[in-house]
Amino acid sequence: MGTTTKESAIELTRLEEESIDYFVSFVQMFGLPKSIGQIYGLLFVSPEALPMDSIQTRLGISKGSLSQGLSLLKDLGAVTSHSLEGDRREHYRADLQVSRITNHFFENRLEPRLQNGKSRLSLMMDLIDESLDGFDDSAEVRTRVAALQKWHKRGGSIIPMIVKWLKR
Amino acid sequence: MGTTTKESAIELTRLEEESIDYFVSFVQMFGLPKSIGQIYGLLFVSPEALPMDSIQTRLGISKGSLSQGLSLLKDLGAVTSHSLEGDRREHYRADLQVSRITNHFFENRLEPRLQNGKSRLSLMMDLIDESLDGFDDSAEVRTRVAALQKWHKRGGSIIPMIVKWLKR
DNA sequence: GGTTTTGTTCATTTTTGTTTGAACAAACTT
DNA sequence: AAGTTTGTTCAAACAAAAATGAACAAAACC
Repeated sequence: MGTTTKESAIELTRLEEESIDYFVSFVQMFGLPKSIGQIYGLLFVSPEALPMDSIQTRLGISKGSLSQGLSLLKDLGAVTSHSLEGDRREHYRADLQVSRITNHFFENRLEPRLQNGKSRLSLMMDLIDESLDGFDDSAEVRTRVAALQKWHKRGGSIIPMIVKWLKR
Repeated sequence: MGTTTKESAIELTRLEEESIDYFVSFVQMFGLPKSIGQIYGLLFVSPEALPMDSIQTRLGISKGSLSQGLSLLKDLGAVTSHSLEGDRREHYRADLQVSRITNHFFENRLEPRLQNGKSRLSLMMDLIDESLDGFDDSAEVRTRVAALQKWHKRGGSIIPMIVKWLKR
């Protein structure tokens, strides 16, 4: 049940600590801020939905971080909010679908850059072809870029598969 | 062939610029510093191996960054160094295997954390089981952690597949 | 309508990560 | 062996990202 300490912070249970650590490490793999992991980690092992102020005192993070973090997690679909009878505050609950977080990584971080990269590679090919500056080894470079193009295409095609695999 | 400008920096060809941009964006997907992408991008479209000082003037980055960057790229196996006849300087060439960079991400960033996560999840299970604090909904939490454990295992098993797919 | 509670926004601060360059070391040159 | 070239290391400067908290808005309560 967690023991009370100091005036402002409430001690976390051992389980909560582990969960938080787990998810902090998890979200950091995907370049998300620590606070996201803390919030999700706490909610993940809370059977009841929690209101913001309670999350704040448990984690000891600022209202600002919390608000932003929850809003991102809601956008991802990793957290849902619920209004409880006779309580003005919104209550937040973790959605089990952890893959929402990984999807965010694939879809927002990887996909757009791969897309952008694709057109850039075409351009590179064009540049090689139109530069007839008697380049002896322009062929070598051409081969390289062609190989990259192939690899790039392959990488692009594997991502949807990974995403599908991780969901469900 | 690139036109000369100012005294210290040599203008990059259009192709070099594109390649550099491409790889900067690429390495940033995996949380590597920009300089790594610049170096690799330049080498990728250089038919001949380049010495450090030449890379430095082309990119306009510091000797320190360069040395460190090249050393990381060499560790990854993404760049090889060669000594040329009658030249004291080492010359660096990009290895075509771009996947070395992604492997680094999977093997150094993801794998260890997944490993660490695995034991943390077992611990969480233990903590749930040994806490007999008459918790009505401890079952619910147990279910959640079990689901996570399953998902985690799945994620762990897919990584070697991805790595294999990306190599060659 | 005024007051309180709840939640968001955003300029500032803090933290984290990257780059720089000067000091150093090692290897080659004469 | 003294001087020169080449490359590394690491403390300090700088830049980028995240967290803070005070000011603000919106809704609920009386």
